[in-house]
Amino acid sequence: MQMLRLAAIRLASSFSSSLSLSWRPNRTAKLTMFSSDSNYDDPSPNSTPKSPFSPSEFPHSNTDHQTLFHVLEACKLSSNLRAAAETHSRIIKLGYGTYQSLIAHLISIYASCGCPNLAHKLCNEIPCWDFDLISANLIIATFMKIGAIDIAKKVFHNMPTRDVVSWNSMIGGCVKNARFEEALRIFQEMLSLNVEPDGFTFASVITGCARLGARDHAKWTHGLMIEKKIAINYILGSALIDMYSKCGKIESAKEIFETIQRDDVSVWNALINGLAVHGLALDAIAIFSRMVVENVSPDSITFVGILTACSHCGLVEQGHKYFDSMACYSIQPQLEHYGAMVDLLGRAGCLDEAYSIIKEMPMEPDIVIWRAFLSACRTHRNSDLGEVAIKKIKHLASGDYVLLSNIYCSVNRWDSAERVRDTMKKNGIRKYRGKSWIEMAGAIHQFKAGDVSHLDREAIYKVLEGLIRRAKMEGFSPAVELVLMDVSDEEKEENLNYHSEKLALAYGILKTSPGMEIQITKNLRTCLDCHYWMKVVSRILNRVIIVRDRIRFHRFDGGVCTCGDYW
DNA sequence: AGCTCGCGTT
Repeated sequence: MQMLRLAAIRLASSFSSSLSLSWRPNRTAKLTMFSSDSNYDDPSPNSTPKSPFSPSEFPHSNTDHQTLFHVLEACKLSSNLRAAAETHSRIIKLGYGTYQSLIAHLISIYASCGCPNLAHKLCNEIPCWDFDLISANLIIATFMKIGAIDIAKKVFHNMPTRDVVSWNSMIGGCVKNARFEEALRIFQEMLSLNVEPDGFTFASVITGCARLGARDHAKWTHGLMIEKKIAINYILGSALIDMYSKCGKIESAKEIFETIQRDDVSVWNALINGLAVHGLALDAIAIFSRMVVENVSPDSITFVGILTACSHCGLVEQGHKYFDSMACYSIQPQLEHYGAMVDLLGRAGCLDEAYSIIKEMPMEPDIVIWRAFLSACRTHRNSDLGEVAIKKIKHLASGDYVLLSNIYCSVNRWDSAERVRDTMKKNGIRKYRGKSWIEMAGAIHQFKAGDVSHLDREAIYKVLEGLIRRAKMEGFSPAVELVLMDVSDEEKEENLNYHSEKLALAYGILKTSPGMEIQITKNLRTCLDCHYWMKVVSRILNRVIIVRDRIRFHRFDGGVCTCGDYW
């Protein structure tokens, strides 16, 4: 059987290289017929032969379903959609169409080969949703992977019995789809039904806490993990380090790092990245040196972390040094390393040098690189290069328009800024609303800009108005040039005043006693105006305010921020 | 028999 499996993999692989390229998605309709049609001739009459299996190679009437399973496994390993479709028709022909596990694997292959429609169709063709346990688990994970959360949920809810893998697939799936709170809810439900969580469960839950930046949840989850005596492998170790870093507890992250086994590079990467988001570039560099001493080879992700750390602190020289040193570790710089360099140079104001890197890099720059460059053009008010960048971004998103408009505003090109706004209006693109959230008494409270949906909204706005008044008395003036709206200055100011992080902060102040630290998480970059405001508020209230934005931590204390206004 | 987990550039 092992021989057959290897042969199948070889076969499928050999065809994946030659045939998958000729595969056209518009044959989809034809393909789906296989599930109800016993004809397994070549589905694409235009292309030449083409069955991946010659009659002598593909076992016929004596083929058992286990063999088919191995063939499907090979198709999956080699991403060979063509061979999978062929095998699908064989499955029908041989009368195995009712074998759930085979169908479940087909669904999984279609989904992972970029044919979600086929996966859906096949799923709908199944008369009743009574998959066996393992097939159902596979289907849940498959649909979660392609973002079809509702289908995954439907399968989960229809299961007569569930095991820990079913729960893990749901929790992990929610985290993958950025539904962190839902993941935590499902975890709670799992516990209340006395299903024993395992290491897989905790890896996902920990990631959910990390992404939420939910300190209380994080600590509680870690405690439970210890109580359950879950062994910490390198995956859980790096997840824990990442969780504490992203929850603002870099000291706890370091503590975990010192107490666990450190023979895997990902544990080091997690800490280096953690130090990077805290703006502790020199510490990140120290960890890098230590890993070399301890004989752990850095990988491509290590360098992404080190370059990011340099970028956030403006360490241009060091960044160059580490980028150049990659060759010593036989690591070829990838797109993301060039991206990090463009970001590093761009932030530091070396726009021409950043542009040279883009022009000279051996691969095609992607949208991430152009966005980093565009963002640097905004920071350093260079509309000419900003226009170069914007032309390279094919499908402009809301944030790109905002950046471009801000660039024009910053160099007083009001007409151009207005043109951008008109284009946005014409294309129905709305300014993306920022979101911030704060954890209070174990619950997550989320705010959007100008949000009035919170139960305590009146008290929140009252606190906010009071803070705004006091900040102004301290000489704070709003950065109205940042607002993308053709309205009066007064209205612009209103807009800035109700940015989501300000609402979240007001709620934090409302619900905590004086002197307590307040931590807020935000989905976008924090704006210049909010950053300035947070500094002032930290001074007048004599409080530590921590804001985690999309890329890093800002710790405001006594009127200064740990980022040193460089971010 | 098969199914579930982490760290990365804007």
